[in-house]
Amino acid sequence: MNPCQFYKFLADDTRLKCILLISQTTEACVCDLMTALNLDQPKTSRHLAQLRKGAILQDERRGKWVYYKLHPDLPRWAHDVIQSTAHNNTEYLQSALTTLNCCQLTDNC
Amino acid sequence: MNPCQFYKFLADDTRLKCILLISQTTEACVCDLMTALNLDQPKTSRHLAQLRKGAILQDERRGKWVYYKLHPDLPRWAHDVIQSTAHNNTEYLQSALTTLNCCQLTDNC
DNA sequence: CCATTACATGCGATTTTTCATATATATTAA
DNA sequence: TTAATATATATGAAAAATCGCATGTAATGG
Repeated sequence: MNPCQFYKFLADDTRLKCILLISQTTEACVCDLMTALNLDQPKTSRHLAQLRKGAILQDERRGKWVYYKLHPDLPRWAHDVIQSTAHNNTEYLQSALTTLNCCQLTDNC
Repeated sequence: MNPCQFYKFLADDTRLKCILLISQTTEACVCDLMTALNLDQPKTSRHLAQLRKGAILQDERRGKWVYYKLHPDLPRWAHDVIQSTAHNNTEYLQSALTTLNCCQLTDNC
């Protein structure tokens, strides 16, 4: 994984927030991410597809839903960068994370 | 410093290599970076200007030369990300770093 | 003052990225 | 099979980033 390539994936608000949200909740389905980030469906899906094709995220369909999690083959340094970014930028993530947690508890997407 | 903004600065080969090279050598002047990365002067200068305006780097003129170093106000997490990226991607940086070290020793830019 | 070296910037052209809209696919339930 | 829900993608337009080239500025040395 070329570090420049990696940072290109992080260099967009939608993608970065998806990555950080997923890193803080293990996994998330598309509809929960849409809700948490207040985005339309195609935009959410398109950015997730980029991250899937770049092997940043891995998808798994379960019934009607598709769940995304961090890709298991992500290099350790990249994983650490993501965790460190999430932990040191709580105000950037706060409201979306709160909404996502709420979504995931009530299971009504 | 918004993390998305920060990663936009890292999401370009020229800028990322400049940042990583500087992080591994404390400081570097424009002509040494040009040589190390085999780039033309305006391209090098323009990317360094972006990093200066974004407060990733700080410049200091000494005589005819302008030296760039990591900005002292860079948040700790951002600094750590840079260091970790440099240490875990040696093959990405190797040849440029070797050339830069050579430049800085012989002082002939 | 003039020439040279080191660096910065303006600007139009090109490339890359992102977006909105429409449409297609997959799964489930009736 | 039909309808509804969840997700993906195609496509052309719009926006943003990058580049090459020309030119401008700052410091030094003669």
